[in-house]
Amino acid sequence: MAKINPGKNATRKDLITKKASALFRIRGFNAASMRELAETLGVEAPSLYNHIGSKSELLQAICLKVAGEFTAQLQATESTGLTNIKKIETILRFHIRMMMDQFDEVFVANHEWKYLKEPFLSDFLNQRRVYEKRLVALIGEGIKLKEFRKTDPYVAALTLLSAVRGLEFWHRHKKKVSPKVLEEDMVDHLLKGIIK
Amino acid sequence: MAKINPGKNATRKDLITKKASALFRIRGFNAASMRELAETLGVEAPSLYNHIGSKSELLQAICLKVAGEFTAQLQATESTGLTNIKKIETILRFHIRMMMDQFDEVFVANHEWKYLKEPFLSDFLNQRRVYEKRLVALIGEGIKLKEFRKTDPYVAALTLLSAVRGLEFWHRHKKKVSPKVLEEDMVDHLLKGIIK
DNA sequence: GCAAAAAACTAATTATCATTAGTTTTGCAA
DNA sequence: TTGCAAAACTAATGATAATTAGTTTTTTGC
Repeated sequence: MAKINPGKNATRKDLITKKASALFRIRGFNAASMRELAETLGVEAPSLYNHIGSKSELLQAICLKVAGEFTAQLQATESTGLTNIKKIETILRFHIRMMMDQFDEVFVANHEWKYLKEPFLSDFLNQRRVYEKRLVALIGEGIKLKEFRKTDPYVAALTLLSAVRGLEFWHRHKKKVSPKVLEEDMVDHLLKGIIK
Repeated sequence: MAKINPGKNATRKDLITKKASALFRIRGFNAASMRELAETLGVEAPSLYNHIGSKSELLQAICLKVAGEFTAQLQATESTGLTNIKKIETILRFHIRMMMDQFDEVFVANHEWKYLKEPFLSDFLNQRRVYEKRLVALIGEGIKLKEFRKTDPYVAALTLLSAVRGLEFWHRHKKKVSPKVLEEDMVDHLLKGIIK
């Protein structure tokens, strides 16, 4: 059988991880077999182990990469001098874009993280916890500065995060709504609900 | 070993299904073993088969019961003479209450439905599709009657559904926000963002 | 073209699980 | 108390899956 052909800049490991993202999303981590993953790459299952350490390692790579990107973007946004409204909008748009551009990876990070093994599970959950905390703080500050309506900042943060997460549904409705309309309408809907 | 003790009105099968809901939520359907389920009931795994047909059957019972309740409630709400705003509010509150009162079951229906076997998978997906369609129609009508701001009704429906679904997060934050505050703030947040 | 390294293959191992078969125990009704 | 049906138990089966070992093929750098 021919060797796995990596794209120009991607290693074989990168290619396997990419295919694993799609497979884990569709089948779920546990139900996805290494055999099926190998099949999408045109090789036999044991051949994968020349490139990766284990099935778990694939999940770790996917989840922690996604978590890292969200954390880094929040960090970057916080250190701008924007108003809190603009900061929230920036973050919202980033979430929406990530959902569009790295759908499989984000989906897997959202749904399959529970199958991570320690210490990666704790690492992931910790990053998520801190992320939420900082988002709540941002909203809390906006409320204090009277940029936002006065509501519970936890509920507001939860509502925002949930709504963008629900872009998963959008994947099924691709035909009906264009990415551009989606982004504008959703940002509009969510912000007008919170801005004073 | 002593027999499983069902509550006053519950059959043994009901009790098993209840425990399965919690286990499937925590472990995921595939990772949850019949052995572990049996353990939570204080019996050996094969004993369960005196009461149920299979592991799959448990998932079917959970998912289709939840789907049925949501469909029935939507039906009931549609046939009231309420304004579209009030209808949407009623539906939102029902989602929030279901999340609180039947958390495990709703969570499993939301996350593990993909492991349903045919024909139950098609049945479930069909119910969900129809539910979304009718919700979109309700919002569309509200827009036409100028009760709601003019946005894409698909995006609005998607945003609402996603936000209430995100009440899963709330389970982790129970200590910080009371159910009453949560319900009022979330309804307020979502409606004020959509009402003209 | 040739050697070395990369990456594929086949076959075997080990583990886990859902489920079935066959048997024993339990508890209620008479 | 006794008998029957419900519900438990133990032991076995069959399937699937991740991973390892050992070997062969393919690619690549010279």
